[in-house]
Amino acid sequence: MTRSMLRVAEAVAGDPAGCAARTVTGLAELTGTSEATVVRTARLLGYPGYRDLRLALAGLAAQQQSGRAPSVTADIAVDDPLADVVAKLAYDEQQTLADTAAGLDTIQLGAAVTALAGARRTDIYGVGASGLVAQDLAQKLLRIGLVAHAHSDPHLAVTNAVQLRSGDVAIAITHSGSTGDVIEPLRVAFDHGATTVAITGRPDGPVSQYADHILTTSTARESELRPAAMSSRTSQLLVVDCLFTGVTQRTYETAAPALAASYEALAHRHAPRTR
Amino acid sequence: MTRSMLRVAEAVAGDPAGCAARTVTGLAELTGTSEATVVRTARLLGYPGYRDLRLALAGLAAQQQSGRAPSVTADIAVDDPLADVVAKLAYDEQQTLADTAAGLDTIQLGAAVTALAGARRTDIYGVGASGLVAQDLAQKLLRIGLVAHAHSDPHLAVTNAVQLRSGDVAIAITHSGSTGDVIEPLRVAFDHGATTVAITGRPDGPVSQYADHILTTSTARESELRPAAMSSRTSQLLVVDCLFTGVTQRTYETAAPALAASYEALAHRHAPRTR
DNA sequence: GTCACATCTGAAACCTATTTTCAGCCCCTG
DNA sequence: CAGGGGCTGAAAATAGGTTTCAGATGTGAC
Repeated sequence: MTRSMLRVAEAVAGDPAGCAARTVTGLAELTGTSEATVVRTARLLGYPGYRDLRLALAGLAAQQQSGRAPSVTADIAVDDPLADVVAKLAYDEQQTLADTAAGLDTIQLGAAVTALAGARRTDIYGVGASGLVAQDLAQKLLRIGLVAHAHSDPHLAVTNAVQLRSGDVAIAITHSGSTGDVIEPLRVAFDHGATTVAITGRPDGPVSQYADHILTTSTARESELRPAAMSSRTSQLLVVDCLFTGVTQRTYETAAPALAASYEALAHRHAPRTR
Repeated sequence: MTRSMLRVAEAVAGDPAGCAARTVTGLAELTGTSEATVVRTARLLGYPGYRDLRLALAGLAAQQQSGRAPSVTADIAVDDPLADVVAKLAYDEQQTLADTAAGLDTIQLGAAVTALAGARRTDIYGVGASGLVAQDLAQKLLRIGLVAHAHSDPHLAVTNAVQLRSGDVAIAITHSGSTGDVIEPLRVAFDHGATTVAITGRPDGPVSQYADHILTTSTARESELRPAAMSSRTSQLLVVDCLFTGVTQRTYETAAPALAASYEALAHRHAPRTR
């Protein structure tokens, strides 16, 4: 690529939307080159001519636009109208999901799924907001016929952890990676030979010392009106769903009938619809 | 809009991407009209000419493209590799969030927020997966200094509901809208004069009879490996977050110090980081 | 039924934007 | 520093978009 073509390419890369709004002549003037050079650059970039590059550019610009819906990325303010709050929260959680999915190590996930699928029993530790995630995972695993317990009480968690042995699984869920109340039972489980998994936003935190497999959740920015607990919960739940779905796939023969049975059992607890 | 212009407009609406790839003459031929008509249609649609319409069309096409990432929309199969499972689950939950945000009635939400902000006490009912969402909301409200309790035990829920009176708030969370165990306490609360809120995926279900305000969650498609509980939970949690954030805004004077205090109180429960 | 009017429509002229050509220039090499 | 290869932009050529205008079509009144 030559010097003047580089100038054009830079302009295009730097401001796709702006370039899409210009004609060949306009872009030539902007970059201080000629129409011919602009066309040549377009060819080099893999388009039949400038016209097509421009169309592609317009598409790119539109995508970027939609990516950052106006002001949605901004922090939530105390005086935001409710409609904005809804939009911003939804956008933020979507972002958290995307980050988590992108950052999740499928090797570690696969190892955790394998351990869970073959476990005699599974203990899950989590306190506070993470305690609810732990319960969610336990509920799901129970539904597919596994033996799983969520512990929010650190004392009971430890007393149960000593019962674990090789082949069992212990899962600690902590956003900070340094919640003593869940690290302690995980350590005990680890020492007793159980396979240990940590779901944490800080893979470099103390919890990882005792974790055979580490599943990383995203640590999105937080603020006063957007507590870390909110996005970490979203992130943790996605990991939990992935674990659950993975285990269901792995143990499909037994999981499918178990799921059907639990669905069946709940059916009569729903009152008939009014309309 | 005249007949031949309508033909052009339909072609554009029906296949934006295809039209973006055509020239005026091409589109005129495709629609069996003339260049002049195509240009006139473009003007009518609010563009200075066909050139600009075409650029806009290219943008639109690109957005649609990105919207449906290849195969991610497909159902999760038993033999999907884990990486696909992660992508599909994340995509699906993102979709659920978007749907929920789009379908949430901010008027109803505002009314619920107002009721919560001024409530003497708040009871929240939910069983099963929704029980965890109820607890999540209760945890959040407690953090900003409100009096909130989540009830998963239907008997205790009812016995507590009779204590409610005008100015108090009762919230029922049920995806199906017909879970007797949460409808009953909501009915009792309703009869005792409390302000009642339903968070449900079936606003036409029985639960709505006793709800002053109805917040609708999205009812995304489900399948064997993608239980309804998964997306309904995501949807419910977004609503909960919106409620929480709304109440925090509304009671900022008292909520902010309360949040800070609860953050402070937890700080010493985290062990020092290893690295 | 038919005439007058308004409106729509497309062929062709016109103009703008893009592409191609080509001569000059720069820079590298021997 | 002379020769040559490749880069560059002015200008011609062309493709694509826009405007004009005359004919077609439909509509309502008489």
